Amino acid sequence: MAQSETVERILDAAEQLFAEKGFSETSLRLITSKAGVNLAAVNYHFGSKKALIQAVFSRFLGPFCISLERELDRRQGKPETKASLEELLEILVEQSLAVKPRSGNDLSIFMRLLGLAFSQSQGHLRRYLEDMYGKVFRRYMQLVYETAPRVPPIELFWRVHFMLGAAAFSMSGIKALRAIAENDFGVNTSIEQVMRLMVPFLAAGMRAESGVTDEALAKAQLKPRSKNSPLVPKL
Amino acid sequence: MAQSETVERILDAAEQLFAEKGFSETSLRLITSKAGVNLAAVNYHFGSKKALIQAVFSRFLGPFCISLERELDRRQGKPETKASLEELLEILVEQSLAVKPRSGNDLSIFMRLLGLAFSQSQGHLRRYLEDMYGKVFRRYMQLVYETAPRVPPIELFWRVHFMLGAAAFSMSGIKALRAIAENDFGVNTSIEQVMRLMVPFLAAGMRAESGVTDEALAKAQLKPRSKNSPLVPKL
DNA sequence: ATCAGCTTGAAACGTATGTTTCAAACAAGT
DNA sequence: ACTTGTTTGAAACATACGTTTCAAGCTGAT
Repeated sequence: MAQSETVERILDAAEQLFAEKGFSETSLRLITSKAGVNLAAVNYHFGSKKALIQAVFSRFLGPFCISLERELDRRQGKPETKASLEELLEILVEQSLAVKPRSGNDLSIFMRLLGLAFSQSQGHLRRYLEDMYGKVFRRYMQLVYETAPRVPPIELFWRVHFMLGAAAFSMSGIKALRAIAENDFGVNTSIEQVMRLMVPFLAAGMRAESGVTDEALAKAQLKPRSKNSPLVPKL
Repeated sequence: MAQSETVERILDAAEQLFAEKGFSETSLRLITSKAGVNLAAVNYHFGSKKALIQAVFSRFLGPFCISLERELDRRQGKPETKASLEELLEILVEQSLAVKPRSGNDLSIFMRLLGLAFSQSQGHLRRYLEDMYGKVFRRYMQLVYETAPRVPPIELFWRVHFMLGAAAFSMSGIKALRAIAENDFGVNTSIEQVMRLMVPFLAAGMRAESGVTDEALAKAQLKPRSKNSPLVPKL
């Protein structure tokens, strides 16, 4: 089918270019010329540039969240042993690696995109990701919270975002960082290895002795709320 | 002097708008109209938009690095006790807080800018920061490395970037994150408190038991190099 | 073979951007 | 008071962008 051929080519080119240069720095003309399709094809097939950005994310995040949710179901079926933080993080690594080995586009491209999704101020993207994948995200986060019951809730809140940052940042610069590491240490660190190196770092940070010194902070508890918390801050 | 008046107004407006929207999403017209100056003033005083971006950073980073370097000199003068990782991180917090209480522009604005500097792909900015402040940065990093001698060098390399990411990410979204935290927990977390919460998290992560399982990685040692390592990856 | 419905191609549109121009306004030294 | 050098103001310039248009091409069912 020639139809999806064009769509795929656009998605492939867009994914790669977005990862390289960011969203607003990548023009539709650059995408279409790299994809070898007509400029109008983007607006024809996707409607707008914003919709194209969202489509790029959905192509990866859709399958990823489905298999993540399935894995969470599987684990929650046997609740005799609660998952440790390390296990929870490992799940993410496994699912990321499992999802798709699409030709040419390795995992690092998508990891960098995920990093960009957090750091570039594309309001529509954040809203879209929140709507589509917020539920799974919060379910996962709840499990993470339960692995560190001794840390005050508000400190856990901040630590979760420290984790997010460490992951998003490393992943978004992963290509260049790997090159530096190879140059400096003479060994190649695969994406998978980097993700696995991250696990003990993050787990130790989450479990660190509380640094809360302020009385008000120490007493703060999670308040019941009417609305869901956003997946990520609206900048 | 009317001259520096205009320059300051442009810098103030630019700093604030860049932090809100990012660099390429902020037009010179928006900056000049917010600053209440003529559009041409930017190109007249700074030469180009790129130069303006760099100037915004230098206004903060210049004083910051000077006082950081002075502090490092002071500590290295009495080498009887090596600084712990926590102490090293505290130095950064102190110096950040010490630098400037410029009216209206609180620390969070600049922290967000620093985060953006890493995540937005402004090649010129990275090169500029590397040239101007790379030396102090590497001196500081050397001290960090020395606080965790038991962790394999390549793992330390990655962990430093996990740290960077946690800091850059949290700081870049700090405003919105603080709002969420206030909404969810009913307590206000000041920037200073967030930075102090970060210290035990990062220190614990850095000191975590090594997660290196791969033989080649474990054996990897820092190679002597002819050229300096870049401050941060060139994306 | 014909026709309807998608899909493509080339061109244009409207808008926004960074930058330049140049005359007017201003400040300061003589 | 006049001149010189610096700073501002309003306008224009050139370019790049996302989007729209519409005729041509294609595909598959009748």
